[in-house]
Amino acid sequence: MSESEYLEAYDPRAFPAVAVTVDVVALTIIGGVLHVLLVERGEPPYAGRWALPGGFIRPGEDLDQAAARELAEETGMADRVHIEQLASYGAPDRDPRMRIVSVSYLAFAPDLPDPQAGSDAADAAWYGVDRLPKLAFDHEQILGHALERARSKLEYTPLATAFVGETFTISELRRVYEAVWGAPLHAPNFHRKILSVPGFVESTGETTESGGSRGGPRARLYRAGDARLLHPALLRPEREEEIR
Amino acid sequence: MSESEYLEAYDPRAFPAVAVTVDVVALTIIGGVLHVLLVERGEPPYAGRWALPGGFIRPGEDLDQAAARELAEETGMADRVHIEQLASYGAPDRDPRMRIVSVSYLAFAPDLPDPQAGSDAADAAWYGVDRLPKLAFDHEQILGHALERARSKLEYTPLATAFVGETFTISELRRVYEAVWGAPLHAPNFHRKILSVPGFVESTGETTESGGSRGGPRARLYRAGDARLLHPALLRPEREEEIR
DNA sequence: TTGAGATGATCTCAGTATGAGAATAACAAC
DNA sequence: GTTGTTATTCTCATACTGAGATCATCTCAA
Repeated sequence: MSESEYLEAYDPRAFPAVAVTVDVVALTIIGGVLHVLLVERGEPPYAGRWALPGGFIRPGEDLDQAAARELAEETGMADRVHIEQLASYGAPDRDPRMRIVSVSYLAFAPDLPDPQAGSDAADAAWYGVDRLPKLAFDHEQILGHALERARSKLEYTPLATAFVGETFTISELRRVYEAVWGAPLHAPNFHRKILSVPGFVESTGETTESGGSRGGPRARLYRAGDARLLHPALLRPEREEEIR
Repeated sequence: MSESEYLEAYDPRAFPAVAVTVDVVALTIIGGVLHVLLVERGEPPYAGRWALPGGFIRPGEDLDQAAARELAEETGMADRVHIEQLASYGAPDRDPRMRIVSVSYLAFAPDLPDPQAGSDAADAAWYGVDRLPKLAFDHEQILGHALERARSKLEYTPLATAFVGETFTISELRRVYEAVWGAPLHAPNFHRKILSVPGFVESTGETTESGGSRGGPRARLYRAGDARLLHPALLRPEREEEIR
């Protein structure tokens, strides 16, 4: 039997039926606090419960495209958003309807407008990661992994620049790290470090129009550099508990 | 409509039919060279072409379980094998049969016996990563991601100990790093570094029975410590090209 | 038996990176 | 003006890294 004959005779229903969804962990920083986008489910299962935005992949659509579409449906923004694949979850009973494998995505964006509830969602809102409601499905586990990944990526990639505007000050960048890592950083050392990592930021030659709202001199403005990896990396303050 | 009523009325066929497979990138070190396990496909599509071992997930089986099962079918070993999820691939046309989403896994093992060809494979063999045949599907892309992940994980986790036996010498550990990173390391500095990272290795108090085959004193033996993360990390020699 | 070569292990030294904090200057708000 | 805040630069002690010298121990072959 040739390859083409084989494919004609092939019966797709011979394989167990599985549905594939994408779920997006969209992060932004509001008021110095890391927030995640959640939607209130309008229909069973878990009707009324908050969950990560997501949905079934469509025929002819790649996984990345599906994730970008789901995110755009909730935020209205596809621009200036960094999105990357995270992990997949396929416990047999993770969805009461049927066998569903979920591919999770992580997205980062600068200060975003209020989210729009998508078609099958009752509501959508940004939640501070320290004030989360109980989530549907295994979404708490997914979110936990996503936060750890985000914290880790900040160490060795210039990802933090995805949370700020086109141009930014070193302090703005520092506040991103502080929000995601959840700990204050030593400002002078942070400043030295950022400027010493090749390709992380480049000076625009400009400064802010005025000092900060509570005083202080005008700050120099920078834009993202061309580095894809930070070397040497910015390491998080000690986390003894995670090592063993 | 209550949740239970909803679930009874639910029609799984309302969602697009997708099949989910797991593909395993199994790595080991043979003769100081990193090798990957490949199987020769016995049936279309890509009959006769080499591919990563893998297959469809079964009903009631978690993704991790499916990956471990596929690996065991080819190697006969489930013991002493580290396995972890890597990424998922779902381009609509990546398999000519139907829409297939593949969840890839990365596995590491010490020197393994010759592989067994599984049910639907014509043959199975270890290939040095520098002498690979042309692979089926998008498996070259998957393998590329897997190798990069493996190289990266060696930096900040004690993963290298999964490639050696229960007890090992510092030199054996160094040869793992050299094989995976594909570059020679400065032996004295490596030695100093391994012993200075808390929890990476612990001494057994023993030494090898004799010196190396080409001479040299007996080496001290160590076993894996209790660290889950290496701190500070072991960094790869400069890789300027990957930074920008 | 002996010498050559290989290997394990330790040490030195210079260069670089980090953590902690002092010091200086520019700004907002009162 | 005065006060408090913030951006930026410096200092200094400590830690980590790359490169290489040193030395003892072992295998192998002459």
